Amino acid sequence: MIGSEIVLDKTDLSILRLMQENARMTNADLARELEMAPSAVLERVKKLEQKQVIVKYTTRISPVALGQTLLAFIAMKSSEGMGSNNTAKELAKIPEVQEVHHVAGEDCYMVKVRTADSASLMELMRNKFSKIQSITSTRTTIVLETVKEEQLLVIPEK
Amino acid sequence: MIGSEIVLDKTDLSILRLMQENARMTNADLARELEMAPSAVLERVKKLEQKQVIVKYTTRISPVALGQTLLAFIAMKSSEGMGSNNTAKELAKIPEVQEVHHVAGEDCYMVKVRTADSASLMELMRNKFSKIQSITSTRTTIVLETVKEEQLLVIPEK
DNA sequence: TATAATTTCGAATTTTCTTCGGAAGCGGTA
DNA sequence: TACCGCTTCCGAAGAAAATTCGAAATTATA
Repeated sequence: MIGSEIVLDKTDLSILRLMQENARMTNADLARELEMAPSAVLERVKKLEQKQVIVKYTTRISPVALGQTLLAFIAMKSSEGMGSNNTAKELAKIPEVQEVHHVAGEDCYMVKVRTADSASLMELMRNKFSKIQSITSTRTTIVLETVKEEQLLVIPEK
Repeated sequence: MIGSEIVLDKTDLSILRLMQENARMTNADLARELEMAPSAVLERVKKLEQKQVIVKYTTRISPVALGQTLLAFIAMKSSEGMGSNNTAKELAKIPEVQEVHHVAGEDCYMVKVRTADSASLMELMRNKFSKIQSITSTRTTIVLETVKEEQLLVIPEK
């Protein structure tokens, strides 16, 4: 067995759709919604977790409430060869770095960073980014206003 | 009262830290962790929801498992005046658009899009983006590999 | 310090979780 | 069709958790 495909049927997709919208929905409510026995639904959810279709249950917290008002995208160039992604791995270790993408085109990496304010971003760049030798240049774009920010997938009917 | 500040104490922050890591943690476990009565913890959680500190409980689903393998950032310019953000609102309505940020600098918006493949991105641009008249130009950057992608906030101890 | 407001607790009830044996459904095969 | 193996589903039952609420404790405020 090589590919071990993940097959998701209509019921699985419904579970994912509901859980994506509310991770704290009770298994009992899920069962009612799907018109199935709670035990059957539970088994499916466990399987989805096992198969890593469900990656994590998380709580979205208002950044403003925690005083994290600065969001920035940083386009980075790196001197490392194409085979390695050590630069990315180093960046990924930094908690304020929310996203690291290897992108096509001129810039090597697209990095998304969230901090309290511009001062803390500055600090982050001085103390952390500068330690990563392979970074040769950065171009920072500050976000003035976020209109939408979600990670919801479009889940097909079946 | 104008500002109606949101005050979060040490206990609130602990709750948020735990819930951010696992939204399906039971209230009982939460209470054990914090060494408090379940009823007291429950009341705090409800208050955090009310105050919109907790925005949503969500399930992170593997995009690959659902065949959503294409991720792209699109930098857009818009002809609308600075006061309005109708373009952004229109973009936000599109489910495949995960993020819309108004950014400083040359480009007006930074948009993050997730679709099945490049063909569906093309389709999206032809059918949806082109309908938004105010968009004057787009520059699309395709993600080759995502090393990190989370929305976890750095929550202070106290 | 007195008083008001908020937070916490504990107990009791309802609801949910979890487990497991067995039934039902679904291909594949002779 | 009859049989088999596999998966999924169900229902029941005990354990655990959620929820509610009155009272105590704590904290803030006058």
